[in-house]
Amino acid sequence: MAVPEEKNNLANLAYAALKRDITEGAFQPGDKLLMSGLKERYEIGAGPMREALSRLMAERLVTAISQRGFRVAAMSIEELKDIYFARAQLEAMITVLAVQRGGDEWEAGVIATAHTLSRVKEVQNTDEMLGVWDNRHKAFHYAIASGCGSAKLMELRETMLDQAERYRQFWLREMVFSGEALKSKQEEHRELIDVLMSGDAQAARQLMFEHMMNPIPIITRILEARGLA
Amino acid sequence: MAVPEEKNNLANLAYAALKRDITEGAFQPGDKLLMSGLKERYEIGAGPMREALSRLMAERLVTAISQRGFRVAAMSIEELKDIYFARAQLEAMITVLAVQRGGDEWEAGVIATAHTLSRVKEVQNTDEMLGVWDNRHKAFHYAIASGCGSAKLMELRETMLDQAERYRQFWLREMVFSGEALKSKQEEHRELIDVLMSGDAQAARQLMFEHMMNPIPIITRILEARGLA
DNA sequence: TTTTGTAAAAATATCTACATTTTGTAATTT
DNA sequence: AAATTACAAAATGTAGATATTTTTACAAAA
Repeated sequence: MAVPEEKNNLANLAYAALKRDITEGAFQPGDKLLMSGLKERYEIGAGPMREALSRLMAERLVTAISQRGFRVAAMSIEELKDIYFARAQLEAMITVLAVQRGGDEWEAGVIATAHTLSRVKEVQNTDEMLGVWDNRHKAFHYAIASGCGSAKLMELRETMLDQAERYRQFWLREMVFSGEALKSKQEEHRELIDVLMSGDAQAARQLMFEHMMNPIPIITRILEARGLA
Repeated sequence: MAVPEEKNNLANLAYAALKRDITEGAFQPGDKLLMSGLKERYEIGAGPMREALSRLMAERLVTAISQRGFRVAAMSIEELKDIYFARAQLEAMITVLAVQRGGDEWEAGVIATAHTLSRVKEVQNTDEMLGVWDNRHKAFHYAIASGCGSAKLMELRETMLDQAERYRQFWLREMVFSGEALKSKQEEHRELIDVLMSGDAQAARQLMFEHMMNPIPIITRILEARGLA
Protein backbone atom coordinates (compact mmCIF):
# COMPACT_ATOMS: atom_id res chain seq x y z
CA MET A 1 0.00 0.00 0.00
CA ALA A 2 2.67 2.49 1.00
CA VAL A 3 6.16 2.71 -0.41
CA PRO A 4 8.12 -0.26 0.88
CA GLU A 5 11.73 0.89 0.92
CA GLU A 6 11.10 3.54 3.51
CA LYS A 7 13.58 2.51 6.10
CA ASN A 8 14.53 4.53 9.06
CA ASN A 9 16.35 7.73 8.70
CA LEU A 10 15.44 10.83 10.56
CA ALA A 11 13.82 12.53 7.58
CA ASN A 12 11.56 9.55 6.95
CA LEU A 13 10.56 9.28 10.57
CA ALA A 14 9.78 12.97 10.79
CA TYR A 15 7.84 12.73 7.55
CA ALA A 16 5.65 9.94 8.85
CA ALA A 17 5.16 11.55 12.24
CA LEU A 18 4.29 14.96 10.90
CA LYS A 19 1.96 13.51 8.30
CA ARG A 20 0.11 11.68 11.04
CA ASP A 21 0.03 14.76 13.21
CA ILE A 22 -1.46 16.78 10.40
CA THR A 23 -4.07 14.28 9.27
CA GLU A 24 -5.09 13.55 12.85
CA GLY A 25 -5.43 17.20 13.65
CA ALA A 26 -2.59 17.72 16.12
CA PHE A 27 -1.72 20.65 13.88
CA GLN A 28 -4.59 22.74 12.63
CA PRO A 29 -5.06 23.92 9.05
CA GLY A 30 -3.19 27.15 8.46
CA ASP A 31 -0.97 26.67 11.50
CA LYS A 32 2.52 27.99 11.09
CA LEU A 33 5.08 25.24 11.37
CA LEU A 34 7.97 26.87 13.18
CA MET A 35 11.30 25.24 12.56
CA SER A 36 12.26 25.61 16.20
CA GLY A 37 9.08 23.94 17.36
CA LEU A 38 9.35 21.10 14.89
CA LYS A 39 12.97 20.47 15.75
CA GLU A 40 12.07 20.11 19.37
CA ARG A 41 8.92 18.06 18.81
CA TYR A 42 10.57 15.51 16.57
CA GLU A 43 14.02 15.74 18.14
CA ILE A 44 15.75 16.38 14.88
CA GLY A 45 17.92 18.94 13.10
CA ALA A 46 16.70 21.47 10.59
CA GLY A 47 18.04 19.60 7.58
CA PRO A 48 16.05 16.38 7.84
CA MET A 49 13.04 18.36 9.01
CA ARG A 50 13.07 20.38 5.83
CA GLU A 51 13.22 17.19 3.83
CA ALA A 52 10.08 15.93 5.50
CA LEU A 53 8.35 19.24 4.90
CA SER A 54 9.39 19.22 1.26
CA ARG A 55 7.78 15.87 0.69
CA LEU A 56 4.58 16.90 2.43
CA MET A 57 4.59 19.98 0.28
CA ALA A 58 4.63 17.80 -2.83
CA GLU A 59 1.64 15.97 -1.35
CA ARG A 60 -0.20 19.23 -0.73
CA LEU A 61 -0.49 18.72 3.00
CA VAL A 62 1.93 21.55 3.66
CA THR A 63 2.41 24.84 1.91
CA ALA A 64 5.53 26.94 1.84
CA ILE A 65 6.56 30.42 0.90
CA SER A 66 10.21 30.93 0.26
CA GLN A 67 12.03 32.50 3.20
CA ARG A 68 8.81 32.58 5.20
CA GLY A 69 8.55 29.02 6.25
CA PHE A 70 5.92 26.35 6.17
CA ARG A 71 2.27 26.07 7.09
CA VAL A 72 -0.24 23.31 7.39
CA ALA A 73 -2.30 23.48 4.21
CA ALA A 74 -5.58 25.32 4.68
CA MET A 75 -8.94 23.58 4.60
CA SER A 76 -12.08 24.97 3.06
CA ILE A 77 -15.51 23.87 1.98
CA GLU A 78 -14.54 24.70 -1.55
CA GLU A 79 -11.57 22.37 -1.37
CA LEU A 80 -13.63 19.70 0.34
CA LYS A 81 -16.05 19.69 -2.57
CA ASP A 82 -13.30 19.64 -5.16
CA ILE A 83 -11.37 16.84 -3.51
CA TYR A 84 -14.41 14.70 -2.96
CA PHE A 85 -15.66 15.28 -6.47
CA ALA A 86 -12.33 14.43 -8.04
CA ARG A 87 -12.01 11.41 -5.81
CA ALA A 88 -15.50 10.22 -6.65
CA GLN A 89 -14.85 10.57 -10.36
CA LEU A 90 -11.57 8.74 -10.08
CA GLU A 91 -12.97 5.95 -7.93
CA ALA A 92 -15.97 5.52 -10.22
CA MET A 93 -13.66 5.24 -13.21
CA ILE A 94 -11.50 2.71 -11.43
CA THR A 95 -14.58 0.76 -10.46
CA VAL A 96 -15.62 0.39 -14.08
CA LEU A 97 -12.22 -1.05 -14.90
CA ALA A 98 -12.34 -3.35 -11.90
CA VAL A 99 -15.70 -4.75 -12.91
CA GLN A 100 -14.49 -5.26 -16.47
CA ARG A 101 -11.12 -6.72 -15.63
CA GLY A 102 -11.44 -8.22 -12.17
CA GLY A 103 -11.33 -11.99 -12.08
CA ASP A 104 -12.40 -14.58 -9.55
CA GLU A 105 -9.82 -13.67 -6.97
CA TRP A 106 -10.83 -10.04 -7.20
CA GLU A 107 -14.42 -11.01 -6.44
CA ALA A 108 -13.26 -13.18 -3.59
CA GLY A 109 -11.23 -10.32 -2.14
CA VAL A 110 -14.18 -7.97 -2.29
CA ILE A 111 -16.50 -10.44 -0.61
CA ALA A 112 -13.94 -11.27 2.05
CA THR A 113 -13.14 -7.69 3.03
CA ALA A 114 -16.84 -6.82 3.00
CA HIS A 115 -17.50 -9.64 5.40
CA THR A 116 -14.71 -8.57 7.72
CA LEU A 117 -16.06 -5.05 7.69
CA SER A 118 -19.58 -6.15 8.53
CA ARG A 119 -18.28 -7.99 11.57
CA VAL A 120 -16.91 -5.00 13.40
CA LYS A 121 -18.35 -5.26 16.88
CA GLU A 122 -21.03 -2.72 17.66
CA VAL A 123 -20.00 0.21 19.81
CA GLN A 124 -17.89 -0.59 22.85
CA ASN A 125 -14.76 1.43 23.19
CA THR A 126 -15.72 4.03 20.64
CA ASP A 127 -12.27 5.26 19.76
CA GLU A 128 -10.81 1.86 19.26
CA MET A 129 -13.77 0.68 17.23
CA LEU A 130 -13.42 3.78 15.11
CA GLY A 131 -9.92 2.77 14.16
CA VAL A 132 -10.85 -0.81 13.41
CA TRP A 133 -13.89 0.13 11.34
CA ASP A 134 -11.90 2.68 9.39
CA ASN A 135 -9.13 0.24 8.57
CA ARG A 136 -11.53 -2.42 7.40
CA HIS A 137 -13.54 0.10 5.44
CA LYS A 138 -10.41 1.23 3.68
CA ALA A 139 -9.44 -2.38 3.02
CA PHE A 140 -12.84 -3.03 1.48
CA HIS A 141 -12.60 -0.13 -0.93
CA TYR A 142 -9.00 -0.96 -1.66
CA ALA A 143 -10.03 -4.50 -2.58
CA ILE A 144 -12.59 -3.16 -5.02
CA ALA A 145 -10.22 -0.69 -6.64
CA SER A 146 -7.34 -3.12 -6.92
CA GLY A 147 -9.23 -4.95 -9.64
CA CYS A 148 -8.49 -2.11 -12.06
CA GLY A 149 -5.08 -3.61 -12.68
CA SER A 150 -3.20 -0.32 -12.94
CA ALA A 151 -0.53 0.53 -10.42
CA LYS A 152 -0.53 4.17 -11.52
CA LEU A 153 -4.26 4.53 -11.08
CA MET A 154 -3.89 3.02 -7.63
CA GLU A 155 -1.23 5.60 -6.90
CA LEU A 156 -3.45 8.45 -7.99
CA ARG A 157 -6.17 7.01 -5.81
CA GLU A 158 -3.78 6.96 -2.85
CA THR A 159 -2.87 10.58 -3.51
CA MET A 160 -6.48 11.61 -3.34
CA LEU A 161 -7.08 9.52 -0.25
CA ASP A 162 -4.24 11.33 1.49
CA GLN A 163 -5.62 14.68 0.54
CA ALA A 164 -9.11 13.77 1.66
CA GLU A 165 -7.94 12.30 4.93
CA ARG A 166 -8.38 15.36 7.12
CA TYR A 167 -11.90 15.90 5.88
CA ARG A 168 -12.69 12.21 6.15
CA GLN A 169 -11.78 12.21 9.82
CA PHE A 170 -14.74 14.46 10.56
CA TRP A 171 -17.09 12.20 8.66
CA LEU A 172 -15.69 9.14 10.36
CA ARG A 173 -16.50 10.35 13.86
CA GLU A 174 -19.98 11.39 12.82
CA MET A 175 -20.47 7.99 11.26
CA VAL A 176 -19.41 5.88 14.18
CA PHE A 177 -21.22 7.96 16.77
CA SER A 178 -24.47 7.57 14.89
CA GLY A 179 -25.49 3.93 14.68
CA GLU A 180 -28.10 4.92 12.15
CA ALA A 181 -25.63 6.44 9.70
CA LEU A 182 -23.49 3.36 10.08
CA LYS A 183 -26.40 1.08 9.26
CA SER A 184 -27.12 3.17 6.20
CA LYS A 185 -23.51 2.82 5.08
CA GLN A 186 -23.66 -0.90 5.49
CA GLU A 187 -26.75 -0.97 3.30
CA GLU A 188 -24.89 1.04 0.68
CA HIS A 189 -22.05 -1.43 0.80
CA ARG A 190 -24.42 -4.33 0.27
CA GLU A 191 -25.91 -2.67 -2.78
CA LEU A 192 -22.44 -1.92 -4.04
CA ILE A 193 -21.42 -5.54 -3.81
CA ASP A 194 -24.54 -6.67 -5.64
CA VAL A 195 -23.87 -4.33 -8.53
CA LEU A 196 -20.19 -5.23 -8.63
CA MET A 197 -20.97 -8.92 -8.83
CA SER A 198 -23.66 -8.38 -11.43
CA GLY A 199 -20.99 -7.17 -13.83
CA ASP A 200 -22.94 -4.08 -14.86
CA ALA A 201 -20.04 -1.67 -15.07
CA GLN A 202 -22.06 1.46 -15.72
CA ALA A 203 -24.42 0.81 -12.84
CA ALA A 204 -21.42 0.17 -10.62
CA ARG A 205 -19.89 3.39 -11.81
CA GLN A 206 -22.97 5.39 -10.89
CA LEU A 207 -23.44 3.77 -7.51
CA MET A 208 -19.80 4.18 -6.54
CA PHE A 209 -19.88 7.81 -7.55
CA GLU A 210 -22.88 8.45 -5.32
CA HIS A 211 -21.35 6.49 -2.48
CA MET A 212 -18.26 8.66 -2.63
CA MET A 213 -20.20 11.90 -2.84
CA ASN A 214 -22.52 11.15 0.06
CA PRO A 215 -20.27 12.43 2.85
CA ILE A 216 -20.02 15.93 1.41
CA PRO A 217 -23.12 17.45 3.03
CA ILE A 218 -22.26 15.95 6.40
CA ILE A 219 -18.72 17.26 6.36
CA THR A 220 -19.86 20.61 5.04
CA ARG A 221 -22.15 20.99 8.03
CA ILE A 222 -19.32 20.20 10.43
CA LEU A 223 -16.94 22.60 8.74
CA GLU A 224 -19.52 25.35 8.81
CA ALA A 225 -20.12 24.75 12.50
CA ARG A 226 -16.40 25.21 13.03
CA GLY A 227 -16.38 28.37 11.00
CA LEU A 228 -14.06 26.99 8.33
CA ALA A 229 -16.21 28.44 5.60
CA MET B 1 -0.04 25.81 -14.52
CA ALA B 2 2.82 25.38 -12.09
CA VAL B 3 2.88 26.45 -8.48
CA PRO B 4 3.18 30.23 -8.37
CA GLU B 5 4.85 30.95 -5.04
CA GLU B 6 8.04 29.22 -6.01
CA LYS B 7 10.49 31.98 -5.42
CA ASN B 8 14.17 31.55 -5.35
CA ASN B 9 15.90 29.54 -2.78
CA LEU B 10 18.59 27.07 -3.56
CA ALA B 11 16.44 24.03 -2.98
CA ASN B 12 13.81 25.27 -5.42
CA LEU B 13 16.35 26.10 -8.05
CA ALA B 14 18.03 22.73 -7.72
CA TYR B 15 14.64 21.05 -7.85
CA ALA B 16 13.72 22.75 -11.10
CA ALA B 17 17.13 22.20 -12.66
CA LEU B 18 17.35 18.54 -11.74
CA LYS B 19 13.79 17.90 -12.85
CA ARG B 20 14.61 19.38 -16.22
CA ASP B 21 17.83 17.43 -16.44
CA ILE B 22 15.99 14.20 -15.74
CA THR B 23 13.07 14.75 -18.10
CA GLU B 24 15.37 15.95 -20.86
CA GLY B 25 17.64 12.99 -20.46
CA ALA B 26 20.81 14.61 -19.14
CA PHE B 27 20.61 11.90 -16.49
CA GLN B 28 19.64 8.46 -17.68
CA PRO B 29 17.10 6.18 -16.02
CA GLY B 30 18.73 4.18 -13.25
CA ASP B 31 21.72 6.51 -13.00
CA LYS B 32 23.09 6.91 -9.55
CA LEU B 33 22.82 10.46 -8.33
CA LEU B 34 25.99 11.00 -6.34
CA MET B 35 25.75 13.71 -3.75
CA SER B 36 29.23 14.95 -4.59
CA GLY B 37 28.40 15.21 -8.27
CA LEU B 38 25.10 16.96 -7.70
CA LYS B 39 26.65 19.44 -5.29
CA GLU B 40 29.19 20.40 -7.87
CA ARG B 41 26.79 20.48 -10.80
CA TYR B 42 24.25 22.71 -9.11
CA GLU B 43 26.72 24.59 -6.92
CA ILE B 44 24.88 23.87 -3.74
CA GLY B 45 25.26 22.20 -0.36
CA ALA B 46 24.00 18.77 0.54
CA GLY B 47 21.04 20.04 2.56
CA PRO B 48 19.15 21.88 -0.14
CA MET B 49 20.11 19.19 -2.62
CA ARG B 50 18.42 16.56 -0.49
CA GLU B 51 15.33 18.71 -0.36
CA ALA B 52 15.14 18.80 -4.12
CA LEU B 53 15.66 15.05 -4.28
CA SER B 54 12.95 14.48 -1.69
CA ARG B 55 10.42 16.35 -3.74
CA LEU B 56 11.34 14.53 -6.91
CA MET B 57 11.01 11.31 -4.97
CA ALA B 58 7.44 12.23 -4.10
CA GLU B 59 6.87 12.81 -7.81
CA ARG B 60 8.35 9.42 -8.68
CA LEU B 61 11.10 10.81 -10.86
CA VAL B 62 13.73 9.78 -8.35
CA THR B 63 13.97 6.74 -6.16
CA ALA B 64 15.89 6.39 -2.94
CA ILE B 65 17.07 3.70 -0.63
CA SER B 66 17.90 4.81 2.85
CA GLN B 67 21.63 5.21 3.44
CA ARG B 68 22.32 4.24 -0.15
CA GLY B 69 21.48 7.37 -1.95
CA PHE B 70 19.33 8.37 -4.84
CA ARG B 71 18.81 7.20 -8.40
CA VAL B 72 16.96 8.42 -11.42
CA ALA B 73 13.76 6.37 -11.55
CA ALA B 74 13.99 3.48 -13.95
CA MET B 75 12.05 3.34 -17.20
CA SER B 76 10.44 0.26 -18.63
CA ILE B 77 7.95 -0.75 -21.27
CA GLU B 78 5.71 -2.03 -18.54
CA GLU B 79 5.71 1.36 -16.84
CA LEU B 80 5.22 3.12 -20.15
CA LYS B 81 2.06 1.15 -20.76
CA ASP B 82 0.75 1.71 -17.28
CA ILE B 83 1.41 5.43 -17.29
CA TYR B 84 -0.09 5.95 -20.71
CA PHE B 85 -3.11 3.84 -19.90
CA ALA B 86 -3.78 5.65 -16.63
CA ARG B 87 -3.25 8.97 -18.32
CA ALA B 88 -5.58 8.09 -21.16
CA GLN B 89 -8.28 6.99 -18.75
CA LEU B 90 -7.88 10.14 -16.72
CA GLU B 91 -7.84 12.45 -19.71
CA ALA B 92 -10.87 10.72 -21.23
CA MET B 93 -12.76 11.15 -17.98
CA ILE B 94 -11.80 14.81 -17.79
CA THR B 95 -12.87 15.28 -21.38
CA VAL B 96 -16.37 14.02 -20.62
CA LEU B 97 -16.66 16.58 -17.84
CA ALA B 98 -15.29 19.32 -20.05
CA VAL B 99 -17.84 18.62 -22.76
CA GLN B 100 -20.64 18.56 -20.23
CA ARG B 101 -19.57 21.60 -18.26
CA GLY B 102 -17.51 23.72 -20.62
CA GLY B 103 -19.17 26.95 -21.68
CA ASP B 104 -18.63 29.34 -24.54
CA GLU B 105 -15.28 30.55 -23.39
CA TRP B 106 -14.07 27.00 -23.02
CA GLU B 107 -15.03 26.34 -26.63
CA ALA B 108 -13.31 29.54 -27.67
CA GLY B 109 -10.15 28.54 -25.83
CA VAL B 110 -10.08 25.15 -27.52
CA ILE B 111 -10.57 26.64 -30.97
CA ALA B 112 -7.97 29.31 -30.35
CA THR B 113 -5.23 26.98 -29.11
CA ALA B 114 -6.00 24.53 -31.91
CA HIS B 115 -5.54 27.29 -34.42
CA THR B 116 -2.26 28.38 -32.89
CA LEU B 117 -1.04 24.80 -32.97
CA SER B 118 -1.98 24.34 -36.61
CA ARG B 119 0.10 27.37 -37.54
CA VAL B 120 3.42 26.07 -36.40
CA LYS B 121 5.73 26.62 -39.33
CA GLU B 122 6.74 23.48 -41.16
CA VAL B 123 10.18 22.17 -40.42
CA GLN B 124 12.95 24.74 -40.41
CA ASN B 125 15.20 24.60 -37.42
CA THR B 126 14.02 21.22 -36.21
CA ASP B 127 14.95 21.56 -32.59
CA GLU B 128 13.38 24.94 -32.16
CA MET B 129 10.23 23.92 -33.97
CA LEU B 130 10.04 20.88 -31.75
CA GLY B 131 9.87 23.08 -28.69
CA VAL B 132 7.28 25.40 -30.17
CA TRP B 133 5.08 22.60 -31.40
CA ASP B 134 5.27 20.80 -28.07
CA ASN B 135 4.33 23.90 -26.11
CA ARG B 136 1.37 24.64 -28.32
CA HIS B 137 0.28 21.03 -28.31
CA LYS B 138 0.32 21.03 -24.54
CA ALA B 139 -1.60 24.28 -24.48
CA PHE B 140 -4.22 22.79 -26.76
CA HIS B 141 -4.80 19.77 -24.55
CA TYR B 142 -4.67 21.92 -21.47
CA ALA B 143 -7.39 24.10 -22.92
CA ILE B 144 -9.59 21.07 -23.47
CA ALA B 145 -9.04 19.65 -20.02
CA SER B 146 -9.50 22.93 -18.22
CA GLY B 147 -13.21 22.77 -19.03
CA CYS B 148 -13.64 20.04 -16.42
CA GLY B 149 -13.79 22.70 -13.74
CA SER B 150 -11.89 20.77 -11.10
CA ALA B 151 -8.57 22.04 -9.83
CA LYS B 152 -7.78 18.69 -8.24
CA LEU B 153 -8.40 16.77 -11.44
CA MET B 154 -6.14 19.23 -13.21
CA GLU B 155 -3.50 18.53 -10.60
CA LEU B 156 -3.77 14.79 -11.09
CA ARG B 157 -3.46 15.38 -14.79
CA GLU B 158 -0.30 17.41 -14.24
CA THR B 159 1.12 14.62 -12.10
CA MET B 160 0.61 12.13 -14.88
CA LEU B 161 2.02 14.49 -17.45
CA ASP B 162 5.20 14.83 -15.40
CA GLN B 163 5.53 11.10 -15.10
CA ALA B 164 4.95 10.58 -18.79
CA GLU B 165 7.34 13.31 -19.82
CA ARG B 166 10.44 11.21 -20.31
CA TYR B 167 8.57 8.74 -22.49
CA ARG B 168 6.81 11.53 -24.34
CA GLN B 169 10.14 13.04 -25.36
CA PHE B 170 10.89 10.01 -27.50
CA TRP B 171 7.53 10.23 -29.19
CA LEU B 172 7.92 13.94 -29.77
CA ARG B 173 11.15 13.59 -31.75
CA GLU B 174 9.69 10.79 -33.83
CA MET B 175 6.66 12.94 -34.49
CA VAL B 176 8.40 16.05 -35.62
CA PHE B 177 10.95 14.25 -37.74
CA SER B 178 8.23 12.50 -39.65
CA GLY B 179 6.04 14.99 -41.45
CA GLU B 180 3.61 12.21 -42.14
CA ALA B 181 3.04 11.36 -38.48
CA LEU B 182 2.57 15.02 -37.79
CA LYS B 183 -0.07 15.33 -40.47
CA SER B 184 -1.85 12.34 -39.01
CA LYS B 185 -1.83 13.98 -35.58
CA GLN B 186 -3.28 17.13 -37.01
CA GLU B 187 -6.07 15.10 -38.54
CA GLU B 188 -6.74 13.51 -35.15
CA HIS B 189 -6.92 16.93 -33.58
CA ARG B 190 -9.43 18.10 -36.16
CA GLU B 191 -11.66 15.11 -35.44
CA LEU B 192 -11.26 15.73 -31.74
CA ILE B 193 -12.46 19.29 -32.08
CA ASP B 194 -15.46 18.22 -34.12
CA VAL B 195 -16.56 15.74 -31.50
CA LEU B 196 -15.91 18.17 -28.67
CA MET B 197 -18.04 20.83 -30.30
CA SER B 198 -20.79 18.36 -31.16
CA GLY B 199 -21.35 17.89 -27.43
CA ASP B 200 -21.37 14.10 -27.63
CA ALA B 201 -19.51 13.38 -24.41
CA GLN B 202 -19.22 9.64 -24.86
CA ALA B 203 -17.87 9.92 -28.37
CA ALA B 204 -15.40 12.51 -27.14
CA ARG B 205 -14.40 10.18 -24.36
CA GLN B 206 -13.66 7.37 -26.75
CA LEU B 207 -11.77 9.51 -29.23
CA MET B 208 -9.65 11.15 -26.57
CA PHE B 209 -8.81 7.77 -25.08
CA GLU B 210 -7.59 6.50 -28.42
CA HIS B 211 -5.69 9.70 -29.10
CA MET B 212 -3.83 9.29 -25.83
CA MET B 213 -3.09 5.62 -26.38
CA ASN B 214 -1.75 6.01 -29.89
CA PRO B 215 1.85 6.83 -28.99
CA ILE B 216 2.36 3.61 -27.07
CA PRO B 217 3.47 1.37 -29.95
CA ILE B 218 5.82 4.02 -31.30
CA ILE B 219 7.49 4.57 -27.95
CA THR B 220 7.62 0.85 -27.30
CA ARG B 221 9.57 0.36 -30.49
CA ILE B 222 12.06 3.05 -29.54
CA LEU B 223 12.53 1.65 -26.04
CA GLU B 224 13.09 -1.82 -27.43
CA ALA B 225 15.66 -0.48 -29.85
CA ARG B 226 17.47 1.02 -26.91
CA GLY B 227 17.29 -2.21 -24.99
CA LEU B 228 15.16 -0.81 -22.20
CA ALA B 229 12.89 -3.80 -22.27
C1' DT C 1 -4.89 61.33 19.13
C1' DT C 2 -4.15 58.62 15.15
C1' DT C 3 -1.65 57.45 11.39
C1' DT C 4 2.43 56.69 8.92
C1' DG C 5 7.21 55.98 8.40
C1' DT C 6 11.87 54.31 9.83
C1' DA C 7 15.44 51.97 12.03
C1' DA C 8 17.03 48.77 15.26
C1' DA C 9 16.26 44.41 17.33
C1' DA C 10 14.50 39.93 17.49
C1' DA C 11 12.87 35.93 15.42
C1' DT C 12 13.08 32.91 11.82
C1' DA C 13 14.53 30.60 7.67
C1' DT C 14 18.22 29.02 5.02
C1' DC C 15 22.79 27.48 3.94
C1' DT C 16 27.50 25.68 4.52
C1' DA C 17 31.14 23.20 6.63
C1' DC C 18 32.36 19.72 9.17
C1' DA C 19 31.44 15.42 12.09
C1' DT C 20 29.33 10.96 12.27
C1' DT C 21 27.42 6.81 10.56
C1' DT C 22 26.75 3.57 7.11
C1' DT C 23 27.86 1.16 3.05
C1' DG C 24 30.95 -0.63 -0.56
C1' DT C 25 35.47 -2.61 -1.86
C1' DA C 26 39.44 -5.14 -1.79
C1' DA C 27 42.96 -7.38 0.51
C1' DT C 28 43.75 -11.07 3.76
C1' DT C 29 42.84 -15.02 6.28
C1' DT C 30 40.51 -19.44 7.07
C1' DA D 1 35.86 -20.25 -2.36
C1' DA D 2 33.98 -18.15 1.77
C1' DA D 3 34.42 -15.29 5.49
C1' DT D 4 36.67 -11.50 7.77
C1' DT D 5 38.85 -7.34 8.33
C1' DA D 6 40.61 -2.77 7.11
C1' DC D 7 40.05 1.00 4.41
C1' DA D 8 37.76 4.23 1.25
C1' DA D 9 33.62 6.34 -0.39
C1' DA D 10 29.28 7.98 0.32
C1' DA D 11 25.14 9.29 2.82
C1' DT D 12 23.27 11.48 6.70
C1' DG D 13 23.17 14.58 10.56
C1' DT D 14 24.41 18.66 13.57
C1' DA D 15 25.93 23.07 14.80
C1' DG D 16 26.82 27.34 13.84
C1' DA D 17 27.15 31.17 10.30
C1' DT D 18 24.47 34.06 7.19
C1' DA D 19 20.42 36.14 5.14
C1' DT D 20 15.72 37.36 5.33
C1' DT D 21 11.52 38.63 7.41
C1' DT D 22 8.81 40.21 11.21
C1' DT D 23 8.26 42.78 15.22
C1' DT D 24 9.05 46.56 18.12
C1' DA D 25 10.11 51.17 19.44
C1' DC D 26 10.00 55.57 18.46
C1' DA D 27 9.38 59.78 15.93
C1' DA D 28 7.25 62.75 12.50
C1' DA D 29 3.14 64.11 10.12
C1' DA D 30 -1.86 64.47 9.68
